[in-house]
Amino acid sequence: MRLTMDMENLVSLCRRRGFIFQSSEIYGGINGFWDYGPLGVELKKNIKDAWWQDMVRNPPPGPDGREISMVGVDCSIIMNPKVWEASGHVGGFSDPMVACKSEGCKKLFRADKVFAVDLSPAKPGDRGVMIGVEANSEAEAQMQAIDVAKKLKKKHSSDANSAVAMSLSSLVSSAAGIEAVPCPNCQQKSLTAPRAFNLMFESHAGAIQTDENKVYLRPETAQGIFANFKNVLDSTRLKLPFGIAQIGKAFRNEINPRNYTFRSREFEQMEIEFFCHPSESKQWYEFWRDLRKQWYTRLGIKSDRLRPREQGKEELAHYSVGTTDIEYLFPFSAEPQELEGVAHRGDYDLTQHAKHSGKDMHYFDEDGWNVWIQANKASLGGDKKKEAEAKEKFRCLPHVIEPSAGADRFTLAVLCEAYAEDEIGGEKRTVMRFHPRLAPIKAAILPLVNRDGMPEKAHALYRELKSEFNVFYDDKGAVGRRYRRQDEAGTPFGITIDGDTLKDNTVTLRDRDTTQQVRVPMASVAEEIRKRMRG
RNA sequence: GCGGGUGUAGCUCAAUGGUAGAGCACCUGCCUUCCAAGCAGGCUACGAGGGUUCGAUUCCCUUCACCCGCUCCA
Repeated sequence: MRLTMDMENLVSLCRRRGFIFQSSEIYGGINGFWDYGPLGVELKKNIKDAWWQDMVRNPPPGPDGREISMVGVDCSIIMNPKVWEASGHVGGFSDPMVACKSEGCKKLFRADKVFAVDLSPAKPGDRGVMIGVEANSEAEAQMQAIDVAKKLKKKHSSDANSAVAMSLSSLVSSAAGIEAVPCPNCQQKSLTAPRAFNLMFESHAGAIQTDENKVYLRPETAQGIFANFKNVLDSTRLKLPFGIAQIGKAFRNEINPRNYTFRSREFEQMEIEFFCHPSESKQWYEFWRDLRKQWYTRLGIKSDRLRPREQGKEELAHYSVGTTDIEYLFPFSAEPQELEGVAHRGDYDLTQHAKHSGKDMHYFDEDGWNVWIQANKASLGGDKKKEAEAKEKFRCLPHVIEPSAGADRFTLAVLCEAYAEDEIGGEKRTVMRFHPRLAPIKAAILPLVNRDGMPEKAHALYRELKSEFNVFYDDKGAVGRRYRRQDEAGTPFGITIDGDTLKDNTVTLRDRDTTQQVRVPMASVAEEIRKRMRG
């Protein structure tokens, strides 16, 4: 209950102060889409900039102490539809679903996980029974069917081995049809035919809609990176290992929007595909997993609400060797929710694109080859065949480590983490305790009163600072009120020009979290803000 | 996608089958020398569409959005 209240207060503040609005609100809104207002766009931009700076332009040294090679791309949202065949988004894992039509059930199942198990009578006089179950395999379905039958207290075969499990797809194509399959939940024979889920948003490239020009809005930014793997390699002189990063919008049609901006149909990803030699993939996986967790902590997620969680084997996508979800315990949920997944994807993606495009995606280790051939040239004796064989050893299909972060999800986590209520001199206060680096406004410039030359001094300082920082000038009303307004916007510093400023050119610098003030010379305000933003 | 709940001003909440009201916030002025002070004035609302009715914010239907649960999902 308490948690929900916190969330409501936060949502209210985000709207009131211009962090987040519902999309198309004047028309009643639209489910699953959100707009960032003036403060929100600054916050999110600071987050994306911090990510780009810390991951692409200035990543820390790698596990071996050497510099990491990182570059970026910015790919189109609409790509050749074959990309999505290769990735598996078309046809592959857009699993058909079946729903139960009976009143009071209405459950939804993945069609490939529904089985009908025929339990034949154990002895004459018993009735055979058909049981619907949800299971991962036919064997598992048989075992489950026995249990279900027992619970239903129906006469059934006691011999599990006599049970025959049939997949839903085999029944649908048979004469019996879907009508023969009992619902795994209520056992009524009232399932709908399997329906494909609309995983991706569809559109058409060109003025006329035909099946030939159907295109999709990308459901992830990753595939643009894989599709450009050869281009990047050929245009940059990069050598393995290296990473390609991208920030961009992605769209998913099948999800059910929920929990404010957390689950939206349009969202922004910050993704890295890090390519490395298969033999080094494990250490790079661990490196990125740890680095990414530290990044969140460094940007102010200091509470124990941040939790990395290694995915269990049964959760893993079929191609993934290992995946760690970095999760945050949002106020709206009892369970931590995923901010980022760091996945070891093996060579799955490059293999898929090599297969579907017909292009070779192998990497050739020229450095290693040059060293080897120098040392072994003599022993080869000019044998071209042997040389070609040796060369093969320096070719590999790189493995991929994918740290994939949600920009909107992290923005929401930052908002949740920052939200605080406290008391200043007996007065209640709402304050957003953003890390100074992420705060939408870095400092407020405030003349204490509007006379005696204070506005002029304040405005001059404002002009100076705004060339470097997003600062806000406010001369309206009592200074205490202005401080509180900035507290709600999460502005870390308040700079006030008072009577003393006129005499000695010093100003007061107020800390948002403690409300403590120190006097600093006007000339060193910029450096002071710079220093505190790093801290 | 299914079931339940909610919808009045920027926010919190009233009232009403017959001109919708308050507090806070916001804006303008005056006054103000450090944490939402005071005075005067001002702006702003019945989610949308349809029906019943002389008249609907109120009753009915549809729809949209949000919240909770299931399902799905990054």
